[in-house]
Amino acid sequence: MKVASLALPVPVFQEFSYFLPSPLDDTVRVGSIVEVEFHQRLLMGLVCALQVRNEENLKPILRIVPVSPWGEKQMDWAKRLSKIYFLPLGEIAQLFFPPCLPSQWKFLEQRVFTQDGESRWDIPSGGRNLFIFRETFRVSSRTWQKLLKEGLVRLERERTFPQESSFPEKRFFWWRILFTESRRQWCLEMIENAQRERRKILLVFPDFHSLDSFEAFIRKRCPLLRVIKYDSRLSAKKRLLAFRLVEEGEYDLILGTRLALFLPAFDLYYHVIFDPEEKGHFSDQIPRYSALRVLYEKLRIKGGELHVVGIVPPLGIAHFLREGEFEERDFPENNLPKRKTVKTITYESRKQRLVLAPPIREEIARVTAQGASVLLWVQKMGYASALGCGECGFYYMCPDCEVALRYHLDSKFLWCPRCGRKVEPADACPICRGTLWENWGEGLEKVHAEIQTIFPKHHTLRIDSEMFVEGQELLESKTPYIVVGTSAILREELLRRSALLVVVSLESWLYLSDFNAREEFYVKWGKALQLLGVDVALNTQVFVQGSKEAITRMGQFLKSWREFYSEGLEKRRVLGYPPFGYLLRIIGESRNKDACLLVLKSLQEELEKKGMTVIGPFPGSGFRKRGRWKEELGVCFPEQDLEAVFETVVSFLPYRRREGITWDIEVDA
DNA sequence: AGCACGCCGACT
DNA sequence: GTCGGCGTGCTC
Repeated sequence: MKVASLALPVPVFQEFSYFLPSPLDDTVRVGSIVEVEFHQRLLMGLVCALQVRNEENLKPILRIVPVSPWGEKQMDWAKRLSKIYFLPLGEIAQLFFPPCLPSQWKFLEQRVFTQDGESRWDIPSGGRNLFIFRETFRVSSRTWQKLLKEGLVRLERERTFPQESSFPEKRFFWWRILFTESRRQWCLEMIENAQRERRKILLVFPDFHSLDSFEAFIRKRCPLLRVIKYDSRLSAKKRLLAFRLVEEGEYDLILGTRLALFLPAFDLYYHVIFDPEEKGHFSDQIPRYSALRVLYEKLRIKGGELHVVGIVPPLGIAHFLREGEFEERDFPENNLPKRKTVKTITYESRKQRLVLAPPIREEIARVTAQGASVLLWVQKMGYASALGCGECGFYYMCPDCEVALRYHLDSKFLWCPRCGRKVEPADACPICRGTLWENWGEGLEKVHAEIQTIFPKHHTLRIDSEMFVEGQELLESKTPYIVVGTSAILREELLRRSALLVVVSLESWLYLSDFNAREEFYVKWGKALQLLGVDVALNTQVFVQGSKEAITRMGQFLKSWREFYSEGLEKRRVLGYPPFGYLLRIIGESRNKDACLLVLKSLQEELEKKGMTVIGPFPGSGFRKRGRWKEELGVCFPEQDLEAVFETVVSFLPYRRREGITWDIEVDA
């Protein structure tokens, strides 16, 4: 009996065996995608191994999914991603599977040919995939029947699918390109180049807005180019069409979001990713991954060129540039970043209860009076970081997460910034019955409210990450505006048209628990500094407001990236922290605290036996569901130990959920 | 994950 | 007396 070992998209570190029924046994090979029944449902799976043995009670493979089987390098790439992200191979493989549309598979399996002389449809002599044909020409079923009957078209079984190709060389580049118009110009040059070399390009964007505007530009400038756009907004059918067209090689350029990384583009040479630090390049749900890392791993295995385009290199790229793995490139730009003065200012005496120091208010008045706009950059959403009693010192805390609840004046509710729990504040203090409420810390709403009080006649705008900023709308409005917002305001259109940027509270960026917080702030800040005021005639200014202590640490953010990163990178090198090694957090969540600890302790022992440095177990930080406990273990290890750590961790936690414990593995690499 | 099975509260 | 909440267990 022929038996196949399958990687299935389930959160289990295990492969599953199915037998190959005789009609399939010589078509299925390692790398094929097949459909099977698994626990009362149908799943697609990747064939990882084939062998001949006798085993009872195996279910059969139902059919082959009509897509290209994976080659060796594709397999290596997926296996590598599975290792570095500590995810089951099946969950990685699922990213590469076509959208599930079994009703369409019968069309994917056939190819159309036209009789000589039939020119109504543009079908090459090699024929065309029937699914592509149906979707592009939308022939009604009646016409189709007629065509078949009259012998004007004929069908054949789809021939072998295209094979993967790879390139012997791999090159990595960092381009510092500030402005959209320069980036477009740069792309045109790259397209021209690629066309000459008969090579194909993938452009990866962090959000729909930049993707759409780029698409419009490219379609206008290069009308003959075969462009494929791919993102989550496409319907399943459109996605499958794009998938199949790419597989067939019927394209010159793919424009997409991170989902496009997983298209079966076997002949792709140029890979471009814009603004790699942007949130959109990271998947925040399982399987969690970073678009840049996925591309990097692909190139290491399959070769090609990777061009990273941004303004300030994030930590990982800075590391690669220092090590010489990435080459730094400059693109000549017509626009130049503007000279600007950066002023720091400490808070007014706390008695005044105003967020913005007087010099800042004066500057806002001066700038807006001259018709230019102002950006106020705030880190926290909501009104205040805490709400409490002015008499006894009580303040609201999340009963689950043990952090202060954030007060939203808009909705008159308290929200937990960790778990999203909603609490309605009482009229009087629940401890001392006092009615003198007090709030601490400045959020977006408070800053905006203050701006409205000080400048009642100005146009003001409040923007947080939830809202989509329509740049066009603002550009068309003639009046100056004052924008108060979170990092969502650091958009090119807004920055270029503003003459003043205010960092409202520097310490709120410095004291975040994330150990990359400083570096993340530097990248955002650097981008803002470069783009600010470019389209404004006025002198541009930046105000940074913060506590005395925070302001003394401001100097580092004015350094060049090489200087800024050098100290932090040296520290990380010594400790073996990312990007020099892997930092793993193994988090168990359970209603039984001891159950987690028991497993973590024995895992720790096992890892230590193998010579790894393990920290913990210690209580997990952050979000905790009602009545549940979190315990976590930290492991830091170099590249050469990845295999060993993976094997150990996986043997201890083969299931993401078992015996009342939910496991999560976070990887920083 | 997602689906079954099982064990307790509010309803025709 | 059943519908349906979710807490556990298992998947070739």
